[in-house]
Amino acid sequence: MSEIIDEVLKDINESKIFRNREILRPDYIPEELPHRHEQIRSLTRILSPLIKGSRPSNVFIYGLTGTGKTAVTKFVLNSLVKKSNGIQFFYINVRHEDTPYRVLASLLEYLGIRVPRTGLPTSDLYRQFTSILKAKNKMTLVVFDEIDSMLKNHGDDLLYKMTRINEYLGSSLVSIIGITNDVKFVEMLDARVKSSLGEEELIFPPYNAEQLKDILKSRSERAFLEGVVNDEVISLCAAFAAREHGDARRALDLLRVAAEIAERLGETKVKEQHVYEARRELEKDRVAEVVATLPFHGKMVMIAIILLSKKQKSLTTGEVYDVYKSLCKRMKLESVTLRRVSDIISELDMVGVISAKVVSKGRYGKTKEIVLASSIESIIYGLKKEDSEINELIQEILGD
DNA sequence: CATCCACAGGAAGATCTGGTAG
DNA sequence: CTACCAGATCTTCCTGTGGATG
Repeated sequence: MSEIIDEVLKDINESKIFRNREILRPDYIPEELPHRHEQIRSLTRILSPLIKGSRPSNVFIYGLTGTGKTAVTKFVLNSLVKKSNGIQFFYINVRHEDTPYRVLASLLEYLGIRVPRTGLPTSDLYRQFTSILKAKNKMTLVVFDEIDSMLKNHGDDLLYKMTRINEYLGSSLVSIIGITNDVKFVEMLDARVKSSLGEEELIFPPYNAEQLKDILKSRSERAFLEGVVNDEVISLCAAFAAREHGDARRALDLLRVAAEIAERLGETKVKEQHVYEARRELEKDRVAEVVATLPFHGKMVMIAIILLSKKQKSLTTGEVYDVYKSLCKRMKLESVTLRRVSDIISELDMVGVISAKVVSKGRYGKTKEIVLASSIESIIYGLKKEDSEINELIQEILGD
């Protein structure tokens, strides 16, 4: 019997495609970062006071998604920590921990303190954090990645406190590295936070297609078995990603998913058609994911938009609201206000499921011009996930 | 050239959920 | 049990506005 299990496991372990698929994951930090030597040098220079035991300047890092900001930062910090044991660094992705409470909770977790998910006053967490830091008396670097994502909903309160933390501690122990891919973000900051955070600045330019190819090549040598990927496939992935502002993460995702598709089909080579397929799959997954996690009325609005766009190409907020309201009535549910629906539409636009542009129709008012920006199938696929109530409604409406 | 539509979108706060602490 | 906390969602009330139209 057990040989059946061994057989299956053997199949899984011995891929005909991958040597080590981890290398293509977006959070993998390679030891070779092509075309980023300049940035590594600059960041190391800025942080070099650490080695002598003094506090380096706060750093602000700009660059679009997938330009190597996170990889370079982690790479440099890891190397510095190896060279001196008087240093510790905490890396927080603010998109994942997007409230002041959660940021502080994960900082405390780095310090070995388990904090309840909710219930405590935020100020208590902050006090705990500072007092432990003080007791440890160790040079500390705090990295806030995608720092812009908290600012919008929760302001720069925490950021302000963090930049002042050394005054509370009575000794200079903490430096902050802020990473953002939104250039406009800085304008939203309080002037005091801005000047304190921006003591040093570092800019990561996007990669061009050639550079993306180098990156893909250097990774695939170790990620794939020999002869699995050829130049054409790599060029195609690079070209797609270059078109989207030189996003290396995108390029790696494409290559990885294309390879997974090839593997699933039992092939031993990744072909160009797999890359096209990967692009569709990635997009579908992204759309389905954001739609599935929408709040209830967000889903209802989404259905209203789908319904309307079958009749006309472009819709307005008012039209969507009318359809949405009749949908709610049909389900015998309370509807939310127009004001709220207006916000929901803006949120849908921000995640890229729809495109909503503010236009003035002169005498006929000012509104949003709404157009679907993703395939209806992907959206419905996402809507149907994990919500039976919505499921029935879709079944009912699209049944005619 | 002023008017006025159909909303945009800011501000403040209410309500609810899911939690802690004593 | 009561008192309180953070965060998400939503409401109430509000002022602002681009440009076709009369």
